[in-house]
Amino acid sequence: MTGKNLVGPEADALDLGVVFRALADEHRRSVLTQLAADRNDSERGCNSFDLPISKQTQTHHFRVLREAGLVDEIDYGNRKGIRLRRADIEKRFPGLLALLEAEPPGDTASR
Amino acid sequence: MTGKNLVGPEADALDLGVVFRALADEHRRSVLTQLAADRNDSERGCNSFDLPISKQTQTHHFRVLREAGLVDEIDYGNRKGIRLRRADIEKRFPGLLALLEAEPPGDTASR
DNA sequence: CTTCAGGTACGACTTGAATCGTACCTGAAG
DNA sequence: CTTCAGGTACGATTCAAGTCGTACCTGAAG
Repeated sequence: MTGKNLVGPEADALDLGVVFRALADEHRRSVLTQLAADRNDSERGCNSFDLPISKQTQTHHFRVLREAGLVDEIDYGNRKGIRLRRADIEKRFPGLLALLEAEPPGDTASR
Repeated sequence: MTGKNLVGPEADALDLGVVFRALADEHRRSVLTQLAADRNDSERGCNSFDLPISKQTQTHHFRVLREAGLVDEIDYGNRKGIRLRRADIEKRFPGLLALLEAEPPGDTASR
């Protein structure tokens, strides 16, 4: 039942350019904002974000977030979990998550 | 001698998505990092950044930064000045500039 | 076993963004 | 006036990124 943790960059290897590019997309920013809103940083199902895009595209976005080092992905085979890497982000880019949390939730105007 | 101040968005109208997209580019991030490093926020010539790109492309990047609300552009006709909108940025996105200032200056690896 | 929902792989399409070439404008200095 | 450097306008090119269609895999539930 323990899923495999898909690999991402180390905490120190987080790159500001990569992170900004990851957060430039409205859908990815929405996911990260929702994750940041949960102060418990509990694992969350990847299908629980009801993004208005296809499954394949969602897979793509989650991969980008993971490769940017912003989230961990846990693979259970036929489903997947995601978890915010709050500590690593806060250590490398203090205050970044606060910017996201301060955003109005359902802001669909950003594009 | 007083140049015309080219228009950008109001302080409250700054959009996080637009800002992240603007800062996703290495050259624009370099410009903003250099501006943020000067605590006096003095006006600076647009040609003082020696970016490794053509004049036309620089014009493009400065426009993106202005339209994102990150800088003011002052048009003198045959030359141009640029100034960081530190107060507006800090008010709308507190801590954002600190993230840029914390970056290693000559980091050309981000792309 | 079969079915089914969640997810991935691969490829194709489309749009946006970065870049530059050519031509032109602007103000200052000869 | 002419020259010249800094900057813009417009168009073309190139490349990255977001998107989806088709096909396939995986584990859980009948």
